[in-house]
Amino acid sequence: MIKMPRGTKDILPDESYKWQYVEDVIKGVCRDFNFKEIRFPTFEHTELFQRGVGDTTDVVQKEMYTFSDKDNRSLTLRPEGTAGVMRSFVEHGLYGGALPLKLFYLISCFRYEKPQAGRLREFHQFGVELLGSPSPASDAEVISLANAIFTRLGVRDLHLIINSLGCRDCRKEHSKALKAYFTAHKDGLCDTCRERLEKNPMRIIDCKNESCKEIAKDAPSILDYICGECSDHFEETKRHLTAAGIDFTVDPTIVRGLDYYSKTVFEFVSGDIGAQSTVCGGGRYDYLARELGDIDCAGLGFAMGLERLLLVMEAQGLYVGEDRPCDVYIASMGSEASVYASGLAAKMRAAGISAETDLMKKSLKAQMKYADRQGARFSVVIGESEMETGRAQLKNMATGEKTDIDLNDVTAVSAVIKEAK
RNA sequence: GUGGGUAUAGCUCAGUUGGUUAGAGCGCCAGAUUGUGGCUCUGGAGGCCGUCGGUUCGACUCCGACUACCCACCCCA
Repeated sequence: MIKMPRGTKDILPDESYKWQYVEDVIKGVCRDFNFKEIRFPTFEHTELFQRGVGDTTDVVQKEMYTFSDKDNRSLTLRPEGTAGVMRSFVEHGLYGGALPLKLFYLISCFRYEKPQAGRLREFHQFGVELLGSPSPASDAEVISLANAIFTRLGVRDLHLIINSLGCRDCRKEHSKALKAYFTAHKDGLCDTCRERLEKNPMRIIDCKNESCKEIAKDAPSILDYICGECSDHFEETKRHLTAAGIDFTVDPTIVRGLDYYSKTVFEFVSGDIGAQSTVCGGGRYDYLARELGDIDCAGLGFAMGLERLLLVMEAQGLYVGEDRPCDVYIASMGSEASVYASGLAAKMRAAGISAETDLMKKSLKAQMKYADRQGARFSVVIGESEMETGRAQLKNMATGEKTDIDLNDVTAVSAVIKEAK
């Protein structure tokens, strides 16, 4: 037997309705915020992610599904959505249209990681990108959208943490200060952090090593180094959030592992789903357009892990939608009746009633049992007398109540079924 | 990439110091009930006991390796 590749997951019919429900709610919120859907390729030139996400990041260095096609082009299955959206934005000159451009997407992403709770090799993301606006109101708008989705789904106990990474200038200053600080405490750092010291001292703040954590506690905070403009931006973002009634805490230790972030970064974290607790993460990336295209264009966005979102919802016992049962099961006795049933089903479907017929020459009893298992709301049996008279008994499966119907008057039948809803 | 746990029927799991035909519940199929589901009863199908190797007269049981799954580190959504 061939099994599914490691880190993938089948979403079987007994669960797919949950995904549809969550996706419908998400799309509804996007409509309310007037974000439009964008669809873009599952794979891109490898270089896009190297440049966009950053070739020193873990994601690019060791987690990408990269392959060569038959013409020896290096392609990569997208490990995230932002780079692809930005590529599309630049390639089609969308920055020349009305701004801000507000986009959303529902995609699967691929990372070669060791699977665990809330972490798969193919996973699904809902993401949003707001392009063209440098103003703090957009930071708040994007965060509000995420918040609105959680609210509408009934998700509770999420913690919103935010931070500012500053712009290039203040980041440079902070980096210098960090390097000086950590160099002074070099002996207490773990091996990887000693390497980080040269390359990217900011990452040390995120280290989980006890000794590093202890040292990092007193490390210079970015918030003390951000310039006037960045500071104003951060303050105004916070005021917008407060005005929108969104609770948050400033956490100077969130750094984020994708290189393109600047200024505002944020995460929604849950305590209900194990170690992979970030349900949604994002931030501003004002330099990404310059990196990928030849333009300056502000932008920000977030991605939400749909598997993680569903995990939270199920851990909290929330409503996750429901399967829509078949309206009517048309049972039949004999091949003549089976043909008649097919015709009847076609008419009913055309009238907007979902109908199912026997496809396996089952006994009547087995057909009824199947109808019950499917959760069919009504059933009707077609035999010789029904074909002769054109009348039949429409049975309400929940109550057992039967209604005499005219098989040639689908409109009337449809009325009975719709009334019972 | 590094740890820890687990692996028996479609699913959830039993399986006694190693002992010959490997079990239960649920699900599935059929019958009891020649044209009506759910409840009940009866019967049936379905297993290289994860894979390979070792110990032994004998392995689902003990040992080793591998693989997969689960959880955690790391990283991220």
